[in-house]
Amino acid sequence: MRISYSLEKAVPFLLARAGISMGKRFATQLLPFNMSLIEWRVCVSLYELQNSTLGELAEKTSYETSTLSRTINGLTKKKLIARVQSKFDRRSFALKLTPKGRVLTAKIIPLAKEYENSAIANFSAKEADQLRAMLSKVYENMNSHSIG
Amino acid sequence: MRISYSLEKAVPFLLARAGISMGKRFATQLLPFNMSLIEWRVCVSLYELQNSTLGELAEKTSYETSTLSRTINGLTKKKLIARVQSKFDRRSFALKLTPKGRVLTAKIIPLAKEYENSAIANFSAKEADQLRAMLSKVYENMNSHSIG
DNA sequence: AAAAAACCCTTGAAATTGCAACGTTTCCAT
DNA sequence: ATGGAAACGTTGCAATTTCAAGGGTTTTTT
Repeated sequence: MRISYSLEKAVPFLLARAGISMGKRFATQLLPFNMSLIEWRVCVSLYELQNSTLGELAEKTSYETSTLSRTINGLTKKKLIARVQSKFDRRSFALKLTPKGRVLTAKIIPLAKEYENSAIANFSAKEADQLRAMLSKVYENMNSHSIG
Repeated sequence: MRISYSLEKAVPFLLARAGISMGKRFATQLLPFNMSLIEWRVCVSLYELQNSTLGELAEKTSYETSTLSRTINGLTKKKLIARVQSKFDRRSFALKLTPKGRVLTAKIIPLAKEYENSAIANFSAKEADQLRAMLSKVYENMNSHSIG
């Protein structure tokens, strides 16, 4: 019997496809604000939790620290966030939104919510929460199970 | 009242995080076979449906044609797939796995299945199918709904 | 039948991203 | 206390991916 495999039913593929598609689409929404997707994620992370370090941000957003480091440079140049040297650990900085950055982030949040709603159109609230839970679970499985 | 937003509950973020995490992990699985993730997806697509054109492959895999064009170059050099000029339309090629490519793909398929199972560990079969359906739905929503 | 438009694929250049190495600072075991 | 290991962030380099433009072919329009 011939072995079979359907890409369209493979979770890794479905996940990547949906994720990339959403990312691209939302990125165009951010264009008028002169903001990239990664910049948005950094800003909204800091919006919820001030004074994160680069490492914490990396863990939270799943981006590499090297990528974030450059992103932070850009956001700093735009005066949207600021680096504040930590007094306890001279290797690291606390990151904060500037007032300007906070205003801009707050302005985009409703748009992001609206956007998310369009992505999960026709989902009941319960289904949407199931989806979120499943996605988190998949992520956890990836980072805990040994595979092989 | 202060506007709030939690990245960890945002579907676009959860999707991207899980997708990227899975992709990276599976890519390391493919390393011993000297194959990249995109190469794998091309091969398994052709495994299921021979004679696809580049454009069809782009639609199926959600990669850009330019990206795929270079990928096809690489796979052709490795003698895993072959371009066959179409007689009906001299602009396009039909893509096929070579016997060698077919054998290699068939060899990796069980690994891919095993890998997928580890990602959805602790999911019932029903839950897994729900997840697949939801992911497809999200993708469709992205590409049909106009977004404000 | 000729011109215009649309289509298929490739290519060049730029942007994005990841990996590895580095300098500095802190932690820990001896 | 001190030397080695680990952690924080930055930078250089390479690989990947995209965007825009182009060459050649087919289809549509007039």
